[in-house]
Amino acid sequence: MSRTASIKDVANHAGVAVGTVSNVLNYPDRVSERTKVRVLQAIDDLGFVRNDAARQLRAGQSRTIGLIVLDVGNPFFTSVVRSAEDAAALSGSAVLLGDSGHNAERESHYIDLFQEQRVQGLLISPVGDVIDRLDQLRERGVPTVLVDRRADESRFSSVSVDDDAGGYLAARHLLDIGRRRLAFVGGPLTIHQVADRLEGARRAVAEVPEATLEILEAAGQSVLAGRTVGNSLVERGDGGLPDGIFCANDLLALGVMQSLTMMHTVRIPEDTALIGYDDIDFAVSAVVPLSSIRQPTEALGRTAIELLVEENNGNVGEHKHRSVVFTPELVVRQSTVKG
Amino acid sequence: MSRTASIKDVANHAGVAVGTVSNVLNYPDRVSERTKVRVLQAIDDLGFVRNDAARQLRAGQSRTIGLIVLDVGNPFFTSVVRSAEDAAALSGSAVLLGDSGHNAERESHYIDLFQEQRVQGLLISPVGDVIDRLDQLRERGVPTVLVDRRADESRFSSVSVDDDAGGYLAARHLLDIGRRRLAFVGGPLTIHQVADRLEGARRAVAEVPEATLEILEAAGQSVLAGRTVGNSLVERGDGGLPDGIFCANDLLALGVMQSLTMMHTVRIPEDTALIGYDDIDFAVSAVVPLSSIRQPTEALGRTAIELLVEENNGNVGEHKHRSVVFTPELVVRQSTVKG
DNA sequence: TCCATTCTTTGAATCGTTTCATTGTTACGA
DNA sequence: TCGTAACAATGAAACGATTCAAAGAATGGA
Repeated sequence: MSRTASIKDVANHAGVAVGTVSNVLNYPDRVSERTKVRVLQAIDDLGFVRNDAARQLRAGQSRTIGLIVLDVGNPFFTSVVRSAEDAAALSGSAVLLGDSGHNAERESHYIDLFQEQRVQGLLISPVGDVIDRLDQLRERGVPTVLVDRRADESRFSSVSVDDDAGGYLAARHLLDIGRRRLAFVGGPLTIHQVADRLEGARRAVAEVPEATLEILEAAGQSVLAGRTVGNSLVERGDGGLPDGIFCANDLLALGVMQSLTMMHTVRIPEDTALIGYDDIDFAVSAVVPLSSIRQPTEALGRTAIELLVEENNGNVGEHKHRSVVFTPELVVRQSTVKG
Repeated sequence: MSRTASIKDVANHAGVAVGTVSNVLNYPDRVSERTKVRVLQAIDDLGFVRNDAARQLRAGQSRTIGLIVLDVGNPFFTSVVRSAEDAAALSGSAVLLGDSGHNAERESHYIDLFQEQRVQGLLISPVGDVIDRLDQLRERGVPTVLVDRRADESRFSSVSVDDDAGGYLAARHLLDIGRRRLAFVGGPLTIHQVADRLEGARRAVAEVPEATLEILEAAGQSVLAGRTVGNSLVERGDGGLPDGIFCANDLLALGVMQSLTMMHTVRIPEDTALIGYDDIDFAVSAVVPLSSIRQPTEALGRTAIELLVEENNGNVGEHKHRSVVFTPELVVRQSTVKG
């Protein structure tokens, strides 16, 4: 029946000028106690809620930050989203979340949307070939921070995790507990995360003269792909089995674990130690709790927002981008060290 | 260096009036081919992007829909979000996603935010005691559709899944394959979803005279809670074991499966058949692929948007809310029927 | 050629805020 | 009592789009 109340209605109802109402909302100190009470009462009476579009139009910028992730269902990103939201809230901003679902079209759609919304900035894990587009955005005053992807520092800030270090950490752990015949199980090496993790593992193995590293390519990133690799290992019999296995992610590791334990021919960790990557929720509740490499996702989200704020404080032309690289962390469980 | 171009800049650059530029964007048919080309060229030259705040201010309503879920990481909601986004895109709207994380404060924060944004409507899986608040919202022209929660039809539309039917379906399946001594494993019965699933199972069991249903209360909804229950079953030995187990969710079922298969004393499905609920990704890749009850999440998200559109088309005062209840679906795998 | 009709284009008004120069009020010391 | 400073309140202008009545241009028939 009645449209929502505007600041003008509030002003009339309270018997003050619109500017005064605005001051009550934005600079309460400039207003006398008496008027403030009256205005707040009027706001309550009318159920007034600020129209953000009008505020934003006048202010020239919104209080929202766009965040585009590859897959909200992925625990890695879920955690990044949470921490980004919390960090943004601290600086009075809200996060608009877009899920590209690894789809360049959806990604592009969200970039359009966020640009129309005049977001303060954009955090993005890019799918498609959008770097040039993001370059344009930056020139038009929308700073961008890349998430989980390193970038040319002359153009963008970024936050990422050092996959090479993670790979090193995993392999080093296997070596430290005395294993020497290691195997790496990983998806297509074209995925740079997988390649980097392998590289790190190689580095660790190279440090121990008598250690060897065998590479077992998996068909994908799934439990089933891991099981396939695991089955081929079981068929080798005792002699051919590696004594330490590093899987490029936890799903693969769980698949391998299923195969190895199913026939009760192989004991974990006695016959072979197993370590995964990502430390997903399931890792701790596997048949044999899985050692893994944990990524500092909370720090990623928080830092991404901080870098964005930094960019916003500088002037557009300035070259002051930063690439922050986090180091992952080893989580030891019974799949490598008997509890 | 230069602020982003406005429609005025485009008009100047193209040598036309602002109204004409607006027409090119919104009613291309009203504009001659020649001018249209010139304007589009100018838009391209200046990299003009529509300022949504201004459009929205004038239009009085935004083209966004607010969606507040309990946990984006939960596959159930992830899927609802996806389908809602797709359905919204069809009607030219975008979805603003908020994750309350089962936290009433965050939920309230998002309601505020979305109200300031003047969203077209709100889809929400409520955490806190927000029904009265949502009532207010509706009166102020923001229609609300409840997701995964039935509501008084005189006040709200809602979409949900019939948990009683799901429970019936699961138990009925166990009975259909000849099992008679059934057990229900479920978290706190205070959660209405759990209680309803149990109720449905009871209904199915009551239909078969010689069938019995034992209730095993689990400490939570996790794999570990399931394992605890599973271990207690293993200790019973062959005689006391139920020949059919229905778990109120897949995580519990996976935990039970781990316990039962670990010692190789119990064969699934020969000695006992096992069925879960939710059909999460892991169900298919369990050691023994898990039968489960699948919820029509895509339909939920899509329908929620449709109901919202319905509400928007009616007038505010009108009572035309609908509660749509979906029926879940049985997915049979090797944990109940030997492949 | 002229008039009527249809098609294009124009530009001022509007949406609901914030901003800020200006005006009004109060308090206090001289 | 007056002048001055500090404090409060005012209200018009601006943000950038859309809308729409009105003016202008083009077309075609007589």
